[in-house]
Amino acid sequence: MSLSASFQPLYKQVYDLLTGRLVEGHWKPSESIPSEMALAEELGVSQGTVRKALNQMVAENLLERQQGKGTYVAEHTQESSLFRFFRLREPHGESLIPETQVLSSSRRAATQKERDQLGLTAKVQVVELLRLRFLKGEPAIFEKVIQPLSVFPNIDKEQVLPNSLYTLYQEKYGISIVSVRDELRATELPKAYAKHLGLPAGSPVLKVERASIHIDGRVVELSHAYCSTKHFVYSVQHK
Amino acid sequence: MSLSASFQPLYKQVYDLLTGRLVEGHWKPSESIPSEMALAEELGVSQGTVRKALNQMVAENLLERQQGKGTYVAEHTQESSLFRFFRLREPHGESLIPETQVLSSSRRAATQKERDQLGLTAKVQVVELLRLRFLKGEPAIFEKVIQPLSVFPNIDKEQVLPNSLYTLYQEKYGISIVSVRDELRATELPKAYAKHLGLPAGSPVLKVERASIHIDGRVVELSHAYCSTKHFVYSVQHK
DNA sequence: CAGTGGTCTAGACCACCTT
DNA sequence: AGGTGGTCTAGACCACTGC
Repeated sequence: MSLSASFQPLYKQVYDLLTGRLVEGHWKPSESIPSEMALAEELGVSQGTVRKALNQMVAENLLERQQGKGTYVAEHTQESSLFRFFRLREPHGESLIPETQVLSSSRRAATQKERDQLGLTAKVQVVELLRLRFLKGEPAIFEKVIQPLSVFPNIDKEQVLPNSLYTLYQEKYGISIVSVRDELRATELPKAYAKHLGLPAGSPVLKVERASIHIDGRVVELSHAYCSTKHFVYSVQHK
Repeated sequence: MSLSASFQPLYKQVYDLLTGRLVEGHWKPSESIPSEMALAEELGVSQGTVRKALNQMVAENLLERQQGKGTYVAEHTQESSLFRFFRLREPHGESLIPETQVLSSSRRAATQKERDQLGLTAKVQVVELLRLRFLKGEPAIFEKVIQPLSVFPNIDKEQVLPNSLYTLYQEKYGISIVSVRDELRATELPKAYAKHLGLPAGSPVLKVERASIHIDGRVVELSHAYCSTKHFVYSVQHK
């Protein structure tokens, strides 16, 4: 196979090709992919070039490598997924695992704003999922999740939803969330959500609007979360 | 024989050594460091090993490399520094550059909590700097900055403070902020700060508590910021 | 033009895992 | 023992910079 007739460095072409295979579901999560030597031979490049592409994909959480074993497609286990994207902690504390209670789930047409954010032009149906999440037994987050049915067919027919939706997305719908974009505001707790969080209406709460991004770059899920920061904080480290 | 727990790959040893030189100020910001070949010869390792160490340092924003020119110590210009750590934007918008007005500056003893966060045991003096920051002409952030005088001697005697303090830290005090840890809460705007932000006391505001971390890993500065999220949002992308 | 970093290759040896 | 990824080396060629 010849890769040499282009502007991009070889390792980048290899990266694109392998990432493309991931996007197409050529390899499934937790499966091992071919060894460096095998890929190098197939693509007609050196082992070092394949390695550079693979290591970049590891850095982007697309792959995991284990010495002596092989290279695996990164899997969203409940723990890894929650640990990676769930930012609410105790002040100066370790990561917390939330418990989740589903409040309701319904279909409706996407709003114009949602269609814009999801990059959808057609009039499309979405599922609106309401959940309440608990930290250390206390209700801490009231969450509205928007899932386009074009991406997640019949997701509202799921019998049980896992604590981490991303696990479900990956296992049942072939959607791997590789990054999320959060926008945070302080706002007054809407009256309708007050009793769920056990706070007075109008209390200051942290509103987190999230866009979740699939490996192919599409925004495939939106969520709006109202977080009580009475006992917990949204924690980030910028490097 | 089994390798001891202290075994480190060569490139990691090179990384540690070069990072140590940066910490000690052996090379100053914006200066070029020796070429790959020169370092390889000096340290008795191959060029590839030096390159791996250098590239890791580039990934951590410690160095910048330019083909054909050389490798330079990363510099906190006002633009790069603000762009990197300043998170308030317009919704779905690009990065904004804040303007800054100093309100007051005073010395006092550090509180117990501040000593804990700064990793200082002795009774130490700090400067408490109050600033008001504007976005697009509107007051948006009321900020309290805590600077230990042991790290920044006589910083309260500075005639003018730049828009980005990190530039000053690096140029005058040899302190390079490589990462920051933020904890975010929603809270009611304290009465004392209300008039500065032009909002009613008790309005929900985003409180950002930040610890700024020097290249050697020490927390060298604290700040507490009250942000109006009426027109702006705190924006993060997690990968 | 010489010097720099960027890419690519080929091969060696090591550490780890499975069989 | 054989295969995997991890480290390290040496050398080639390319692209860019500055003189």
